[in-house]
Amino acid sequence: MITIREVAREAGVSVGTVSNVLNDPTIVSPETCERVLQVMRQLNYRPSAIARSLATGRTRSFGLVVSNIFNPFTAGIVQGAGEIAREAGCSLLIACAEDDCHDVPRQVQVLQQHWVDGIFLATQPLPESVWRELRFGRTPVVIMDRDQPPVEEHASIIGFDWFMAGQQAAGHLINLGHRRIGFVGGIPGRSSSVQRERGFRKALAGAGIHLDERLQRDGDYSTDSGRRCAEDLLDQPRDRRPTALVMGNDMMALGAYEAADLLGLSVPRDLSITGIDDNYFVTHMAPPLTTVHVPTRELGREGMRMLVSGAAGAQRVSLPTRLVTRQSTAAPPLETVWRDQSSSIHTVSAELSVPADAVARSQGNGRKERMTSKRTGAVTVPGKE
Amino acid sequence: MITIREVAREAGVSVGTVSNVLNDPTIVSPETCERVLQVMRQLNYRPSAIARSLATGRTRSFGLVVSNIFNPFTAGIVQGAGEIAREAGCSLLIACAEDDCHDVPRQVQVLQQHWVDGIFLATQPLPESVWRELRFGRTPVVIMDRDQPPVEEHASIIGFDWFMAGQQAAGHLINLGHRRIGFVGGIPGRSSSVQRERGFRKALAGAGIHLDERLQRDGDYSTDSGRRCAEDLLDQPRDRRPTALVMGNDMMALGAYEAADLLGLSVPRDLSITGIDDNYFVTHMAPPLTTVHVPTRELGREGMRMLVSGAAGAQRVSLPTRLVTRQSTAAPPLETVWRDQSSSIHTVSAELSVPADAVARSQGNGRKERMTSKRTGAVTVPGKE
DNA sequence: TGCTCTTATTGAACCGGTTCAATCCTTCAG
DNA sequence: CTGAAGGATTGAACCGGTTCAATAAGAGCA
Repeated sequence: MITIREVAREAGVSVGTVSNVLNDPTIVSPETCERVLQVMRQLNYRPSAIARSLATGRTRSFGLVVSNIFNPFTAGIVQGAGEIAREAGCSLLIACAEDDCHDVPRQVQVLQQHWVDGIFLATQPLPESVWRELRFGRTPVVIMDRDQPPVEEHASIIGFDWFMAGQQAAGHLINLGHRRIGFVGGIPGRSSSVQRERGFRKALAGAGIHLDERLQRDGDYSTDSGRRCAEDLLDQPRDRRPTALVMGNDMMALGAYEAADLLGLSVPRDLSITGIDDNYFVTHMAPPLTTVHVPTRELGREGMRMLVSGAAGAQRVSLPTRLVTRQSTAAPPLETVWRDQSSSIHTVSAELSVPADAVARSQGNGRKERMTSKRTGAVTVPGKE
Repeated sequence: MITIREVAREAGVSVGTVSNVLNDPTIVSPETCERVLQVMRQLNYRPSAIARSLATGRTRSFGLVVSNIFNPFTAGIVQGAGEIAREAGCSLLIACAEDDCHDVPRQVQVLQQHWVDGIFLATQPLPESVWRELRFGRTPVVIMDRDQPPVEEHASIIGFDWFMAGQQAAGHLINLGHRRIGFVGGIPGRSSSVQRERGFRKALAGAGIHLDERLQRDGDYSTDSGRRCAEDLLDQPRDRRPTALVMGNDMMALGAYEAADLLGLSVPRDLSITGIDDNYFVTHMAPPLTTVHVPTRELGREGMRMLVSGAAGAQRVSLPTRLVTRQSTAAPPLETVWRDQSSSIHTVSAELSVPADAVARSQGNGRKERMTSKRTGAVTVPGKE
């Protein structure tokens, strides 16, 4: 191991000068600088990040705590964070707490013992008991997707606009002409689930569609739960069956495909399906899934940017989502509505003939409360009889 | 920041004693030990990993260099390595070189500046030019899936038995009764691809099936290439079309599903398909994919075990793969063979009525060369006409 | 020549631990 | 009572950098 003293001796200068060459070459005379650099190259000298950290008190390294590296969601964040860290010449310590979130406080402690310059917490939602255990001291912190105002004053919060995600998925289906739209939410009570549902409701309300509670189910973000909930929603007489499903994430959308398959429904001819996440496998689903892209990589980048720039502190950032239209959504099957004369749904089918962009326009023009309440009666009351 | 000196002063002992309490409490008298521990708790003292590393020359941290964290393959390795590091109380520095493998030498250098106790290289195969740039010095190294004997004497190599993987996939199809089996390989020339193909050939030879070169294609491990190659293989008269496909990985198997769909072939009724990797999404494919499980997590664990135990050095470990049978494989469609009287393949169909386990047995009984050559003629010569 | 100002360089203290020879204190055998 | 042995404790040196007051060398000016 070559040290700075050996370089100094070999170059015939003091250690202070060598240190200056490393940190601020401008204050060293060009000749000396060149000579020192040459010796460094010759001896293959590599400054020790450890010693430097001890001396300066800063490590230029950051900690990233995640729950499950296997999750593509997590992978995106890790990638984005890694990119920014690399650009900034910093290193990233990744701590996998796996599914045991009670391990998180210990992981944070270990990172602090490594004197990380900041911590990025991108785990599953943590129970209150774990939060109370966490002591960040004066370490800057960025926390992902935490809804409550944090106790830690100098922590920044970064998250996704799940409200927008729900709104975009539902809005897209409404624009296509759907009126009976089912919704399968994620884990109830979790803020991200609640927001998705609120967005969904907002979109329906904005289009004047009365919300039918019987078309809502709570899943748990797993494929299995998606299949179960979707089966439950679809296994109904045709006039009550939803023509489209907003699934709370892509995995559950996968389950919805399975359910449709089981019931002999063709996607998107008989049933439109949307997801949320835009996982990498959705383009390979048959048909490719229309879903709401959630910019995980961008979240990783933004969160790490806050840390490296030293801007972390009581900020609150929410990243917008984006609808990605693929082949799992289409206009609802008109003929089934026409043929079904017994229900008064033909009033809806008249509406459906309005071009999709007109619907979008009426939706965009602020909320027209009168039309909304009028439509609400027409569309949903028959379903309740 | 509480230091060891403050603890010492507060407890009325010397720094040496405090240090001993941390490292080997047995050599400190119980009373002193207890008093020191109490002061530590009271002051919320956290020893600095940085200072300790500088003093000891060991960091108890390891570097893991990967190419693409998004890859489920990589994620498995990261997870496994993280588990072992955690168990050993070590920390893991993950360096993402992304797709630019020319960044790898720089990443390694950075890790070395952090005095990692060892480096785990789990990247894409690197070109020779990059290898030449790498200088590990005396850092212990474990390298994934490197086929050439490394220049670095003290580096260990860990990899998968890709030969076994190819053999297992083909063997399974043979046991089911398939004789016309297509093969879509990965990137040509890459050792892992070559081994897969060798395993495939070995299985065929072991069962006395003549290899038909026209049933082989080279893909590039992408879904698209899988679709193209599969389409190419399947778009043939029925008597030449393979009844089963061994795809070089799961992504390409996904492409094969698409190709089958396009050509109106039902999996597994008309066509059996196998993959390699056992990615997490394969259980959600329709039908769930029969594939060869590649224990990525175990590789991560084993590689990291070598490093933490200090056993890394000129070892060479190859991990076995394991066939996972799901619903994408079945016995070949007999009736198509029977109906097709013009070819002499009916001699094969007679064979097919032999129970699968009998086939397996005859395969296991060492190679009976006469039968083999006889079968070879019967099965494959007509195809060549 | 003597004085000041600027620029380049020096070297010791410091960061927070570990390590180990030296010292102190008991205990026990002779 | 003395000397040896052994356990507990001490404190200074050390790890490899950074930092900064002090110093040296040179330039400009009267």
